[in-house]
Amino acid sequence: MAKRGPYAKGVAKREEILTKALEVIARQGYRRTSTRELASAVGLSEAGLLHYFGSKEKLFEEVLRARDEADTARLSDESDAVGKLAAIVRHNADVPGLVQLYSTFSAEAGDPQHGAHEYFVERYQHLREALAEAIQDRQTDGTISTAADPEKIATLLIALSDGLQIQSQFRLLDQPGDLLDHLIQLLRPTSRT
Amino acid sequence: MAKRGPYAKGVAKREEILTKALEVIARQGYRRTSTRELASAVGLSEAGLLHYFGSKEKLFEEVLRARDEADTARLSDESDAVGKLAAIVRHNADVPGLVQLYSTFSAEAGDPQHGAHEYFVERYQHLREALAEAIQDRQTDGTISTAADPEKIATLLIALSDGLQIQSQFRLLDQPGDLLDHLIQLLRPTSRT
DNA sequence: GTCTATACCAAGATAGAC
DNA sequence: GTCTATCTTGGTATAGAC
Repeated sequence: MAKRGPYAKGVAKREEILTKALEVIARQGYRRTSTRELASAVGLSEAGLLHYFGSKEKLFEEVLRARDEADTARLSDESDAVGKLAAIVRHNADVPGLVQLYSTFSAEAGDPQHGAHEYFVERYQHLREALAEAIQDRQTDGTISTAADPEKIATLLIALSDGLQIQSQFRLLDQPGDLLDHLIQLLRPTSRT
Repeated sequence: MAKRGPYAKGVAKREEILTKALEVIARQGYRRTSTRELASAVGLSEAGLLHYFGSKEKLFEEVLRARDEADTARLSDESDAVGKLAAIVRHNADVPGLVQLYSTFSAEAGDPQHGAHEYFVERYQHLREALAEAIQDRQTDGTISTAADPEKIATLLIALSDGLQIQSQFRLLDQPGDLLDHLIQLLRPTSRT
C-alpha cells in the first residue's frame, strides 16, 4: 500500500494541462473558463482533469504557481526585487486573462476556506521580504529616501501593483508599469520640490 | 401601456432587500452568499428577488452603490477626497465581508461582459477626478510635493486602497489606513532626507 | 508476470443563477 | 423548472515497481 508517486505519463499530462490552462485563461480570462472546457481542451473528462488537482481552486493555484516560475525564469537578469515587480506589471499588460485570474483569485482567496488562501498568504510574505530587502539596498545607495520604512514600502508596492492591475482591466490606465515607476521616482530623496 | 414605474411597496421592498443584503454580506462575505439565501432572508422566492434586480451581479452592484451612499453620508464632514478615501479604508477594516464583496467584484468586473463593468468604470473615473482635485489643493497649500502629477497620484491612491484591502483580508496588515497615511506623508515636500 | 497505485471515464449528486 | 457548474462515486485499464 505504499505510495508510488506519479507515473511518467501523469507528470507529462500535468504539465500539458497547466500549459494549456495558462493559454486558455490568458485568452479568455478566469470567469469564462470552466473545468469542463479545460478538460476537453486537453482531451480528458472532467473527472480525469480533477484527478490531477482535486479541485478547480487547486488547479488554478497551480496555474498561478506556474506563472510565478515562468516570471522568475524570464526575469533572472533583472536587477532587484523592485525591478522585477515593475517588469512583471509591465509584462502582465499583455496577458489580461491572467491578470483577471490573479486579481479575482486573490480577492476570493481572502476567505480562509478558499483553497488558495494559504498560497496567497505565503506569496505575500515572501514578496514582502524580498522587496523590503531590495528597498534597504536602494536606501543604502541613495535611490530611495530613508524616511520610508522598508517593510511598509514593500507592502505599499505590492498593494500598488495589485490595485493597478485591477484598474488596468478597465482600460483606465495607459501603462500600469509607468505609474509604478512614477511612484518609485517620488520616493527618491532628490526628486523633491 | 405606459410604463408606471415601481409602486411604493416595491420601492420599500427594494430598500429592505439592499439593507438585508448589506448585513448578510458584511457577516459572511460574497463567496458564501447566494441569491437563494438572500431571497429567504427577505421572505421572497428566488424569482421574486431577481425580479427587483434582474441578476445577481446587478443586485450586488446596487449593494455597492448603497454602501457608497452610506460612506458619503457618514463622511460629509471629512476635509477632502483624500481624507475621505483614508477614512473609508479605515472604516472598512470593520466590515471584512463587504471588503471581500468589493474586491472580488471589482476584479471579476474587469470582464467587459460582467454586469457591473460599467459601474466600476464610472466609479473609478469619478473617484480619480475628485482625488486629483484634492491633490492639487494639497499641492497649493504645500502638503503634497509638486513633483507629483495629480492625476497619476490619484490613480496610485486608488490602486493603493484597493490593493491594501486585498492584503488586509489575509490579516497581513495591522492597519491599512495607517499605510495609506504613511505614503501621503512621504509625498510631502518637507518629509525628505 | 504479479500486483496495486495511478490514470482515467460515465453517471450522477448537488447547488447556484435565472 | 431549466441550465450550467463543480465535484463525488464507483468503476476499468494500464504503468511500472518488485
